[in-house]
Amino acid sequence: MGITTEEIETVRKATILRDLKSSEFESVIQFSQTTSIQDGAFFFLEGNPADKGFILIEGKVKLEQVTSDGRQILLGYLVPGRVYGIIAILKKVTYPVSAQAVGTSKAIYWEQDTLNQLMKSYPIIALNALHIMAGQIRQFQNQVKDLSTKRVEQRIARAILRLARQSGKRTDEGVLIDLLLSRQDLAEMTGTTLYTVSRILTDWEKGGLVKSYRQKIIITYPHGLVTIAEDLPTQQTQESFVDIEDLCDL
Amino acid sequence: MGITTEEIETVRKATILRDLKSSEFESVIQFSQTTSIQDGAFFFLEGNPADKGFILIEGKVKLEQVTSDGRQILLGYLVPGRVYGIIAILKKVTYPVSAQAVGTSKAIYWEQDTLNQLMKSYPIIALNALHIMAGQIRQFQNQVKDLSTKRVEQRIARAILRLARQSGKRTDEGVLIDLLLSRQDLAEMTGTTLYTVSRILTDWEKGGLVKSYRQKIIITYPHGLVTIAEDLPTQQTQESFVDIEDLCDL
DNA sequence: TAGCCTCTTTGCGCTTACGCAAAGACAAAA
DNA sequence: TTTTGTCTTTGCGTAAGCGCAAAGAGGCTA
Repeated sequence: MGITTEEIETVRKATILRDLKSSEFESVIQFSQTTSIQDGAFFFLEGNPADKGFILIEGKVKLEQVTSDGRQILLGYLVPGRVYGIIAILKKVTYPVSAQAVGTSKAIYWEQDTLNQLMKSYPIIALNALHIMAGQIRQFQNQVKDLSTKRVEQRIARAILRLARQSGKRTDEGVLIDLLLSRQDLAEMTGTTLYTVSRILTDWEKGGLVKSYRQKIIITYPHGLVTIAEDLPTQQTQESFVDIEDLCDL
Repeated sequence: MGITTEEIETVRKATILRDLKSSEFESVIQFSQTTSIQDGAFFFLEGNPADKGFILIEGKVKLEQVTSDGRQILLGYLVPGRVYGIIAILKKVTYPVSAQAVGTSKAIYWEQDTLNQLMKSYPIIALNALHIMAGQIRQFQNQVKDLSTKRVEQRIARAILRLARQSGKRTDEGVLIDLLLSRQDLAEMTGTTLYTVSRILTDWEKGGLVKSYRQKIIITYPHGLVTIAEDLPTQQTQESFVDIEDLCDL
């Protein structure tokens, strides 16, 4: 299975390969393989030996865990260019999450041994891996902070803003999130139930903040969501701007 | 400020220095410095430039964050031998947490530049750092899972069992946790309020699971706590064993 | 177009946990 | 010993969110 020039561009931007010289990059690519899987299939499963590291080049990927009592939690969505399964650079560890395709998805990957070879040849890769992991730690710390201190409505607002930042598309109605994101998914991301998510979205829709459809959400008034996310006093004075820049990192 | 032979032993066991040869270890130690701070003082503050990496050699350390609305969350307790501020191996980043001494505490540390030099000389250190970060990621993922899916009582039980595993001391009454751990601290660790923690501890004490004092808890019936932590049906058939082995990883 | 499956909404009752307020308990200092 | 400060408990009212059940809506297939 090949890889197009355009896809190479996506890979080029991946954090794990940052600061490689062109020739080095070429060489790293030489050692990669690609895989394409269909909607709902898994790149890897939580608990399996971590033997491959991936970069997504097409489609979307959900990272999820299953709790002991069978419930799922959804740790995040990946978009093309993002690295996952990077833990595979370490020997004798297992994937801490499952990676499931949302829509047909394609990825480039390296086997563990290859990764270790490459890391030896190009130590910058190890450093990049450290950066990626540090970022993930920071992200999880924030999530813990949110879950510990924010109320459900805030958490949902923050999750939606995060998704919009990551993969929102500007339309004439507002910022569209089309990740096939169900109420259940949002509930699993924010530690609540699909009922509560549904009720809150309905409220927001009545307030003109969003339009919600089947597995799809359009943010019509981002600033309103930001207000909720940051727990600011509601100020109905502002005009309704549809501006993705409002979706700043909180 | 010096460092005793016994303290060297503690450092020797730190993950970040694992698999170094004796001579290498000696050399690494050569480049370290030590610092001793008193109860309540900070090794570093959240948001400060991360320029030093530490190994605790005496005392205890709390890792904490402050939320935008001024509330604190407590991410964990460190005991001697644990590494913290390891993020300092990366340039231009800030500490994501504050590290506060609980009781007079002593640590060995390296400056960022030194760390980077050492990592270059002994690449195993970078690999160890990756392992440490991977472990932290796993830990935070579990915490997110707990906060998302477990009820408060379960979370408190799990937190106490974790602390007991990490620094519990066997006494004739049971497993003692003496980290100067207030109800408030436990609340900040589990995303609840000091009132709720107090009520739950009182209930447990009535049920003979623990004895609770000022900033101190003794687990008298670990198995009972495990039952709560894992949400198993209560089974009052068992004898009361005081066995730290019951505090297995959940 | 009818049928089916999945996703979503909503009413309702109920549990959990919050959070104020005030009293009680403990430990160190005066 | 008394005082002071901090930590802890507990009563009480309340709010947030859960979760069942049932109905509604959207999209796909035959």
